[in-house]
Amino acid sequence: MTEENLPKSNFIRDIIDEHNRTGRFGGRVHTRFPPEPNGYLHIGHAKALCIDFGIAEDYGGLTNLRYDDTNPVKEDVEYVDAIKEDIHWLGYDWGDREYYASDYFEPLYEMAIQLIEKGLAYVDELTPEEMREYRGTLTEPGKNSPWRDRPIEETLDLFKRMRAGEFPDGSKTLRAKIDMASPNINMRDPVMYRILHATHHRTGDKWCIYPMYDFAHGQSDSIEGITHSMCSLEYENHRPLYDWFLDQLGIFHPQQIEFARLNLTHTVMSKRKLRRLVEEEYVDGWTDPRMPTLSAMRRRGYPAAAIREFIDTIGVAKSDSFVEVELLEHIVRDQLNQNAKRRMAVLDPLKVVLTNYPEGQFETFEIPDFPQSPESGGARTVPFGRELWIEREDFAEVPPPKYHRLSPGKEVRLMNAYFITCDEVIKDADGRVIEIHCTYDPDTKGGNAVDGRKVKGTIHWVSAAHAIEAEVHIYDQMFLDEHPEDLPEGESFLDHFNHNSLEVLTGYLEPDLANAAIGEAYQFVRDGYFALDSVHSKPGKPVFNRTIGLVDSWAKMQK
RNA sequence: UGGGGCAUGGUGCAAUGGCAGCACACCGGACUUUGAAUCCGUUGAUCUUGGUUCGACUCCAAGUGCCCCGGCCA
Repeated sequence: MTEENLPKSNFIRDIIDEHNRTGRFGGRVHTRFPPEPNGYLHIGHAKALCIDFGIAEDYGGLTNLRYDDTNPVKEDVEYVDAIKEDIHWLGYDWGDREYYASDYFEPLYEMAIQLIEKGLAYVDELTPEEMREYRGTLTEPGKNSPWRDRPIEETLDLFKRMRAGEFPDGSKTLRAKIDMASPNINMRDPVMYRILHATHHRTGDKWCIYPMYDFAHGQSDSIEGITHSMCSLEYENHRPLYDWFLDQLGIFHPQQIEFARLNLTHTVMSKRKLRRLVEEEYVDGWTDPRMPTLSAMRRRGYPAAAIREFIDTIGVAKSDSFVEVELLEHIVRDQLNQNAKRRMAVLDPLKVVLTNYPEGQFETFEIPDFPQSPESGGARTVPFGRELWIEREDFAEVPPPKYHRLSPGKEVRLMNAYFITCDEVIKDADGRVIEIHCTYDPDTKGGNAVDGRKVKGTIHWVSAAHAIEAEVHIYDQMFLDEHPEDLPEGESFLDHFNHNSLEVLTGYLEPDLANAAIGEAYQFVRDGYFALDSVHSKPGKPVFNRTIGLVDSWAKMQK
């Protein structure tokens, strides 16, 4: 194993190494990935995913997929399959260990009974408002509910009748009897069960009481024999409760470990905000290529390996942090540069006529998919003729300093074809350049001059007679602000949505692109990386998404 | 009666009492049939103040700043 393949050191691995040293789990490492099926997975979940699956893999352990489905009013099957697809796309697999917290409703209920019998839980009848008042504040202790000391038998009876559906929603709860004066508010007699007459996506109408997260998660971990239960920082305050239930029940006790969740600049990561962007139609659904969801990134053309590499690169720690989206983009470009076949496409066309090229004559060039390493094999045939499209910005009537492209009297190379010299500029009545007339040099076929002369500029082109048209989507950040959630009082992140984040163009593409396949990456030379849109493309009517533009140092130079 | 966390270049992460390092970003330069890629180089950090120690990013103390917690959400 080389230096760079060594897993990065981090505090989670330190903890696991320590456990292995002391033998706490007998050297076993078993994790779980616990999504709630109430939305699509985003890049933040990818971090959790890579930590849960990645660490287990490194230590020769296993990872379970476990849906955290304890709240039927928020969750839906719709999301279950999307989540699985995204995990598989990232390259992780849970084998046959696909579980649901709802699988454990029966054992969880039995555990609740045990705690009641030990005098550690009681049925409360406070209203939600009363419960809030009784809870106290951050700086003042709470006070005991009047139902706190009701007889065990009575609680037992009531709890069974809660399950039997005798009481309306919200009328009663089962609470753990811990300490209403605890400085940790999570320990002030937390609710274990609430009454919810709602249909659950898996258990249907079998239950009308549902366990809270705190009562379900640790025990689910325990039941599955999870050794290390990783979660985000906000659960740190819940760990004493996680531990308390396990200890009182006397069952296998996993270790909860908290780490900082991922924040990315120029986007939002909360499901609530993403949902608003979808529901208020700022974007084209959860998979809109501007979204930070995994399905959006897949649709946009981000390689799964780039996301894993990204997560690996940012590391994991306990300090709140914001990763610059530029790092993600760098890694995406880096991988695409290695894997994307090169093609030519003109997105803002300007007509070029080669006046000394015979009318009606055509020829073809064999151009490698990877000009930098033609030995890798692939190539395609590209037609060439008298009339061509070039990029409008590759011509300047009055060239700025250091401009290496086409301008009157100047010679440039048409990539892999010929040198051409601009002789004449044709304009319309408004003075807009509509066509330029050039002559080509037959002694430069393939792009090299027999006399050895050099040109500074190389531009790409497409034969006008053979070009295929395609809709091309160019994206920008959804938010121009680095931190769109960091706003002055009274402003909504929606006010800062970048309405220019999608630009729709008609591109003229070299004909081989008619064979483009969904999931395949292409570089449109000198512009960026592109992928066929899986939602809007139709046979014969391709739609391309620009995954990411090439680094543009010319644009930077001009600033 | 408050509790729990966190603090290393612009950003993210390492260094676990012994030369503060890596990546991105930035800024220069070379090369180029992609103004891409590649290559070379520059700038730049241990929150503050004390203490322990031959030696402190690391240990101790006191401060400061930021994050989380008062759902019958997860």
